[in-house]
Amino acid sequence: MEGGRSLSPREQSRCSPFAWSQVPGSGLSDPECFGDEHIQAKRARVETIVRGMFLSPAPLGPGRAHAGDGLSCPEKARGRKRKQSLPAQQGPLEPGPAGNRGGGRKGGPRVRGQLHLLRQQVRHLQERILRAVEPRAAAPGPATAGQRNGPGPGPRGVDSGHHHCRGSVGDLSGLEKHRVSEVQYLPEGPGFLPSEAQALLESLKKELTGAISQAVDSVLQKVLVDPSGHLTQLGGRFQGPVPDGRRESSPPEGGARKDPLPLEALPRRAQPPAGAPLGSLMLAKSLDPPRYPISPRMIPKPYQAPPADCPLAVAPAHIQEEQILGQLLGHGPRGCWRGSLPQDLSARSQPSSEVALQPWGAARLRPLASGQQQCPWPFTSTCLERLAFVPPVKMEPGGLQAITDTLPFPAAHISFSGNRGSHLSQPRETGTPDAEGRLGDKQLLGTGNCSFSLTLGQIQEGLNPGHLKKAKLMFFFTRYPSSNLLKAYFPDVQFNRCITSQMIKWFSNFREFYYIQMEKFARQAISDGVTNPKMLVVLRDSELFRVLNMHYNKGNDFEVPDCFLEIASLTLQEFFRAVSTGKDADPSWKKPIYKIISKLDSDIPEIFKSSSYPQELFRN
DNA sequence: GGGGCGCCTG
DNA sequence: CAGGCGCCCC
Repeated sequence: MEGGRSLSPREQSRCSPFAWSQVPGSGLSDPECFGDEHIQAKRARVETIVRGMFLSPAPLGPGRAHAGDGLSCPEKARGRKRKQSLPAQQGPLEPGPAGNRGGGRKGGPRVRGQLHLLRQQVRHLQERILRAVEPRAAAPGPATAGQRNGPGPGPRGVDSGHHHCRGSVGDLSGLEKHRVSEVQYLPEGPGFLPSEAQALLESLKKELTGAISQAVDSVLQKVLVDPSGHLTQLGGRFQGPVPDGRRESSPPEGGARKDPLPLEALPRRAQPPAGAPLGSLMLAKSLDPPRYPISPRMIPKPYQAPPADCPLAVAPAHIQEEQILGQLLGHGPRGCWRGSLPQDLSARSQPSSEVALQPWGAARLRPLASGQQQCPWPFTSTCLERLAFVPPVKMEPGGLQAITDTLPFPAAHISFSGNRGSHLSQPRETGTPDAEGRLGDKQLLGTGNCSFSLTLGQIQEGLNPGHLKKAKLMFFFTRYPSSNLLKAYFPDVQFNRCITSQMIKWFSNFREFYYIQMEKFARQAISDGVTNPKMLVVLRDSELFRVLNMHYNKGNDFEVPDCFLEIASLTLQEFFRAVSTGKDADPSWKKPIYKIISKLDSDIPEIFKSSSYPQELFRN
């Protein structure tokens, strides 16, 4: 960063890369380069004096002077000297500011460098002043012409070099001696002081001021330009004030890498919906105990973001991205609702149904517009969620699309071999012995098992983990898929009776789990005193959601569609009503509920028809 | 009887 | 998840 080139680097290079302490005069101005040892002597003396000044609280910006210099500790003079030698290494500091890469850590060195430079300035100024004053106090020496090293651009004595190296302000030990003898030389031409001193002081002031402002600027710039670094820095320094919890797990998270709105930390998430009665909190809150329950990985997830107008929070670019992704996933405006929704639901058995249904019919995508005001649904946060959720489905330009369109049965088996995450046994031999009867065409594989690896190289007869995963995700849209639908969405599967059964069975199992959870939470709500089913809403941060998500979307690599939340909410409410009204006494009390739910399947995004879809998820 | 679904069990 | 089984519907 050029910023680094501020005054400091220049100064340094200009006066002496060796060490500012080398030549006291150096700092004054270029021309101020003394040439002979006398100067050294004078310098030494001045330094001693300066030291004295530092020791006293008064003089020139002492605060600054000893701020980091440690000059305040005489005892450390020696050590300091060593330290002072470091300044020479400040050279490296230059790259520091320039580099500016790392946010956090960078700040330290950089600021330090600035301070150091400031200190130099101060010292130089002090020396100047001293020099200007000393003559009077001290005996105006003989002032040999030769000694005059006035402002003239005297070449630096070669020897001086070596001296200077240790002649740092701090190096007082040996200097003391010289001083006595040097005093005499010290005074430059008497006439030098008054006028020139003034000028020098002036220029020094300017320089100093400039340096300070530059330092401030650069620091500020750094801070502003690199907010992250800033935060880190502050965080490290003022741990106390740092917000709190929320960050707990984020650090290890490797940085809520996904957290696109770091500054949103505060409003973590929707506060209890304004008018939301306790009921809704039941599931949305109370039931979702710790913020970061079992799966801390959920923290960084977008739903953390307050449901409040995501549009405002999301950068335009993001919005676009969101839209694109949304389309890719077929989440278009039409959402997942099927045209023929629950109109008829109002006619279902449950008497209290109208409560929950009324809204559904009204608005498909935003069902609860009216009746649910008390329980604002998190729809608004959808975009955010989608953003981070929809795994960077890296849709290479032609990639997925092309595959979907052109290859009816992509060579899914190729990548499926990976078996990501799922525990589904390999191309399982789930074959039901009895089914072997007619494996029909593929009987070549002999066994009576239903499933079997590849056949034509692209169509897989068996079901693999990828298929299971996909099926689970599909469950978010459809709880009761028909075999035809399944066939349509698993183009790479060679369906036969057995395979179909297996897949049907999968969904049956999915439902089982789903309903069990619903019942469980419904009962819990009842025991918790909830009386109004409308208060039961499944939000993304509710425990119920977490459980379901963990089951169907373990990797959390898919964005659960809102429609699923809606269905879940409805299901929950239905269970709640049934149980609360004692209908569960009837052995088949769940059937009515099943019936209702079975009518609420949504359209599945087209992209699911791609046999490579799940893999896309996995790959990312 | 085939196809599904739900429940129970392992 | 998968098996097994009973039940229902077409």
